[in-house]
Amino acid sequence: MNADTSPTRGEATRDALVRAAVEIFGRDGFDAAGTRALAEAAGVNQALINYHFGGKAGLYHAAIEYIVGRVREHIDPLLATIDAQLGDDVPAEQCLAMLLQLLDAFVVVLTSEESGTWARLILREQQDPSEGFDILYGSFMSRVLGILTHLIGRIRNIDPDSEAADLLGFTLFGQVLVFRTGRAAIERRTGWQQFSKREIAAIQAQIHSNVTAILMQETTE
Amino acid sequence: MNADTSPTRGEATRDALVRAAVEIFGRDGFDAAGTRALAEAAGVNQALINYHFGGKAGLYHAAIEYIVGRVREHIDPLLATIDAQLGDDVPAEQCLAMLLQLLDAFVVVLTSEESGTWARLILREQQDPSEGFDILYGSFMSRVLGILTHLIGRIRNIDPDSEAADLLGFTLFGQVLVFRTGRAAIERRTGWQQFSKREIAAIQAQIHSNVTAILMQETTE
DNA sequence: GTCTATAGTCGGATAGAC
DNA sequence: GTCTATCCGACTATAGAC
Repeated sequence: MNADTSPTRGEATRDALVRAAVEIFGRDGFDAAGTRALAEAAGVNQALINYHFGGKAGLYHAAIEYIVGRVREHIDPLLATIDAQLGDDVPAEQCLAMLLQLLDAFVVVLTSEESGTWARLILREQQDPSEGFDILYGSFMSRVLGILTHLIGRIRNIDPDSEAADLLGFTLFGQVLVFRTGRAAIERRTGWQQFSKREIAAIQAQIHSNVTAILMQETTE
Repeated sequence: MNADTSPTRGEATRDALVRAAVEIFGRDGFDAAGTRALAEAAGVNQALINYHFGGKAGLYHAAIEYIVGRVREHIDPLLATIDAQLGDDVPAEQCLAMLLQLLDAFVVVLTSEESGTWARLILREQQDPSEGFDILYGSFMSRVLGILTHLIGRIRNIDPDSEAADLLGFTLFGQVLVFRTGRAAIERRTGWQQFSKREIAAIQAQIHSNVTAILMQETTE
């Protein structure tokens, strides 16, 4: 209805609410987050949540889709590049390099301050899936897992749709994921105050070493 | 004050509340969990939360300590066995076997239905640590990480207190942890409805393969 | 130690002026 | 599209009978 390139007043309100919602819902969870806190964090009136999103649940839904957008912003270019290179017969070494590149990208994303905000929301959906999880899984999780197992299939010369490829994918990704899910314990153990370039590089080096060892070992059976 | 071996009526109430609290707090989080829901799930009167625990926060604290007890019940015997064997000069192969045994135990615990309940609570504390996290970390997390890095140090012949040992410990444990933290995505990808003996064995086999490959590779630098 | 009843606060949603 | 004011239900905690 509005063909202006400049955002209308209403759109600015919507945007402020969504950004605040990611923060507040991520920190407090859906039930514990209050509409008053959401509105205050966004700097808008409380009644506008209902006007723009039809209620608290509608705002939550919008927050999920915002997260999807941010995550895809980070990984879609990389996934597209990998997809493009997977058409031909690529040697295993190149597939491994792409896989490591993908995991490197996730190390950066998952250790970033920004991800701390929305990773909580995703983690909640993993433990107690709502309709929001359908969106998250369909939007990027399945795609990442698909690429991951595809690459693993090429490298290990196994069926990418097999259970073996899945389990390898989960365990490889788990090595990266733990730096977000277990962050508090990791900070205590290491004394790290934040994850700056040095720590990220050290993590990536460890992942490289592990993944190469796992995927390049001789097949025993 | 009460030297009876049989539980008094009050102790039964306390116990019912704590068990319900682990369930409800785990599912809903501290703020979203209501005292009415807690009392109803325990089958006791709402006012008894205040009488026995001084309030909702006191009950949460008791729930954390209950979880600590359950986790230690699972892992303490194993940790003690490993500790006992670590006194002498044990060969790397035996250390690897013990490490795999430890990870196997965590696969069982983290895929169990029971852990689904309290793992949520621990995950929340990891993302947003409260005083509860101090208890969790001090009670078993630091101990598990300590044993893990100790074993890794022996196997790879490196300092167990080094960053290298820590990073290895995190990534190895991450391979197990992902089956709890990413459970919803894993269920979708694999179609598994639950983790029964077959699935657990497959996961353990994959972990064995991965960990052996990681720790038994030749040192390159 | 357990109950009912209730005080006092805060939650989401809405009506209606502008 | 945004605001104030308000309804009504749910919350934690407590007082007091038993």
